Amino acid sequence: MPGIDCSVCAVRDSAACASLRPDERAALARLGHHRVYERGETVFAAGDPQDVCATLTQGLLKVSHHDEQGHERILSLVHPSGFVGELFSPLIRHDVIALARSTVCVFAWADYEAAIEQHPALARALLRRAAEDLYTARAQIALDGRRSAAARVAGLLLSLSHAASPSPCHGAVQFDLPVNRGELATLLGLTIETVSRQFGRLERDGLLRRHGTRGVELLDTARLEQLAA
Amino acid sequence: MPGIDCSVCAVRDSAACASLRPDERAALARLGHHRVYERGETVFAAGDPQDVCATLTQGLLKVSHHDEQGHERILSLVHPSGFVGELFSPLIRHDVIALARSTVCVFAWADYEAAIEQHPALARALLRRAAEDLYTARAQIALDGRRSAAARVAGLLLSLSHAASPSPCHGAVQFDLPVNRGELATLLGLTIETVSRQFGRLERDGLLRRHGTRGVELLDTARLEQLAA
DNA sequence: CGTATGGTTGAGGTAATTCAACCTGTGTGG
DNA sequence: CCACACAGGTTGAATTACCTCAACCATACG
Repeated sequence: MPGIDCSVCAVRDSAACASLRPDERAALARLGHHRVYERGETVFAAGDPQDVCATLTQGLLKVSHHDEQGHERILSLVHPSGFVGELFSPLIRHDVIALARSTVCVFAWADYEAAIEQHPALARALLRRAAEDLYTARAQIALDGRRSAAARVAGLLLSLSHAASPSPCHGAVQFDLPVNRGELATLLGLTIETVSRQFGRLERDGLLRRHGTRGVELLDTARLEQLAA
Repeated sequence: MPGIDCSVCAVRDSAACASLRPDERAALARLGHHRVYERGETVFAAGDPQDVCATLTQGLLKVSHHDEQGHERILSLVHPSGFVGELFSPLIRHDVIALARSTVCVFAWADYEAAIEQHPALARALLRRAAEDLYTARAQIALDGRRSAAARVAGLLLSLSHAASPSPCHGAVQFDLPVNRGELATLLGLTIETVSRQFGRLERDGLLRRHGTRGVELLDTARLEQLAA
């Protein structure tokens, strides 16, 4: 059942397609369709031909890489209004997997590409998004190199706190981690045990309070930022 | 002395502006100018207002981040035909510094932005480049996490070998490293000593031969790739 | 009640860092 | 021409931090 009703879309003002005029968007919407993925389901698999792309409207996705030994590394989290899909490569390069029940707005790449050609504003919106993703990826690189486990965990907590907050300028004080310990570990390039120990340490040092396994409350963001430096 | 002669430009077929028609490009060229930076000179500094952007025509740049302790992390190398400049942020986010004598083709961001608006092909070319940069950054993240020093050094050698080769499909066997040991270290998130030891080990194991401090000859790319896995 | 999944905690091993000394080539000044 | 300083690079010994392996705990679910 193709066709999408944008008027009820949660990300209608923030996704790339928000750059289109209502009638232009409506025309694009007729070419797309919604799809729901349960936690753990694969949205795109590395190596597949690149023939679709999508905007995430609800939920959470991960972009991840599996090395030859089967170890996974999460390269990026995709939040609602994020765009997924290879832009110019014939093959999908990384797996995209749902971390929570997620709804995506899917388009055939050919249709989307035509829309990009036809609507320069859409190309610019995607460019803006790609630039933002690039910045995020580089922030991750900066977080990774020569940094202690404590710094990485602190940095990730702060970034998740911002992602969990509705406001762009300050992060949420109390929120639920969107992922389990194992996923935190592959996101940080650490082991589950190390992450767990760091959480214990942060709680013991009074920077953090845990509410169950997923809930966290940041008690001293200043010191967290100092740690993450 | 503004104005650039694109007909003698080394990257006229590969840079983003190659997507423009000759007359369109000529119009853009009249708004830009060349600038040469010596090794160590800063092209853009983090925190500066974002008012210019540039295409690298010759040489090598690094994009790097300095943390509070002054430790540097190289986030990316920029090779000729690469584009540098913040696309949509009012502030420059990372330092851009010349690693070798470099020539860049500089534009006021306002002029370039106008060109993007006017020429959709330019926006698409930049989008393509941003997507490529994003992929490179994510490859770096994949290389970083939970990987041994040997794997990182091997991975970097292979990637530098490809960058040094004129052909896109296979890397150079013998080439000069574009950076010194310290820069290799900050590129990899390791210490100078560790990088040095890894080079020694690779040579001892017959994967590599060193010619002076910068020259390297890859003797067994298959095993290097295996190491980097 | 038993099992599975996710999480925490502990002991021991290992790889990279730190600190330090030493080497090598280059340029400078006596 | 030699002495010297200096920067970049290598090598060694000791330390540290994370990983590995293993046991144990908590919660959810059939």
